[in-house]
Amino acid sequence: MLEEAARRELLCATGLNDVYLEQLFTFGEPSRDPRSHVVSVSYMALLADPKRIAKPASKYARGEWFEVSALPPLAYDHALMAEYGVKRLKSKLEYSNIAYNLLPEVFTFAQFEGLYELILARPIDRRNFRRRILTMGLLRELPSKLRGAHRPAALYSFNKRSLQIIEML
Amino acid sequence: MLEEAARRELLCATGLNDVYLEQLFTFGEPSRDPRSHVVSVSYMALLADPKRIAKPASKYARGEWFEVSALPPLAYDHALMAEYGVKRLKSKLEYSNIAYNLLPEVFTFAQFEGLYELILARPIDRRNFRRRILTMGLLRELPSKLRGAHRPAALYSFNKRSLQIIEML
DNA sequence: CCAAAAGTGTTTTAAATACACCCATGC
DNA sequence: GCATGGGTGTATTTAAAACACTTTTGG
Repeated sequence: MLEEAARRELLCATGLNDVYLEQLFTFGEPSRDPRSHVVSVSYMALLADPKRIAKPASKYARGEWFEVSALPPLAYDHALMAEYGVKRLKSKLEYSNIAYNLLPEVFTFAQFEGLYELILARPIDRRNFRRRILTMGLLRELPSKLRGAHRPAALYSFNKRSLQIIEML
Repeated sequence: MLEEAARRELLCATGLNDVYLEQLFTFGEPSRDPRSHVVSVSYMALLADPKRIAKPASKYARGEWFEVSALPPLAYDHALMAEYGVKRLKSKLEYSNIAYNLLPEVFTFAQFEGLYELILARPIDRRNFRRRILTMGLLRELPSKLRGAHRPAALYSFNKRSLQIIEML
């Protein structure tokens, strides 16, 4: 199975396990690898915590993190694949709860909003966004609060931590 | 190239040429073909006129038409592929001008609306729909009219006959 | 003049947008 | 008491939805 192969490969290369995985596109230009005709089925993985890739558990990890805005030169057409993934993520953010893969179990609304602003690469009006998301019932507020240097922030969780397709922006 | 292979195969099997083609999904379950492990990259083709598949030009055509609501039993996981294609078309209809592949150069608004109602499988309010589509500038009205048994209908064409992504419904 | 399909406007309702101040805490 | 980030409300604008009659033609 392709997805299982992708998971195996990901585990092997980065030590990552149990991540959201989504097939993106299959590339088959004969010229993409000058040596032989290779067909590649690309997948995108999402995870909330970059530290997971640096854990001691993954002794043989070769993964490294880059900002998508500052990728190093990639082999073959892999930059295309990355671009495709970002595009898919951006659009899926607008009609699903896919963000649950990119946040911890529990988070503040500021984190949630920050994620959207980061990925969509545009500022979002806090009040309007909050109203929309909360009336939509995407999140549930937890009784506890995050205590920190400033006013304590309400904590939230996703109502469902499985992919829900919902028109949301 | 995968898309070229799909076009070749389509031409060979149905005599169809110059159609819109879009990659859908790549299936790789080992069990999908009991004899050997086959990976299939599925594509969807769109064409306006079903008669194109029955033309004399395609002597060796083996294509046959079915309503998606009444497909015969298909080999392997091909029913899944068809379902996937319908899903993709439905959603793309709502945020692009992909419909230009499913209508002749010139058509009436009733045809246009009928296409949407058919694919989305729900009735659409004529007045609201018309207003939205026309103010959106998706179509351009032609000077001539279609004369028939009843009141002549205005004729329209798509402004652009290439895929445009536009939030439209 | 009748049947059939084409065409058109208004009112109501809901959603999106724009926008600025107060609150709670740690230091 | 001040710096910092968290939290909130209203008025305006825009878009969606609901809804039914008139027009034009051929026969």
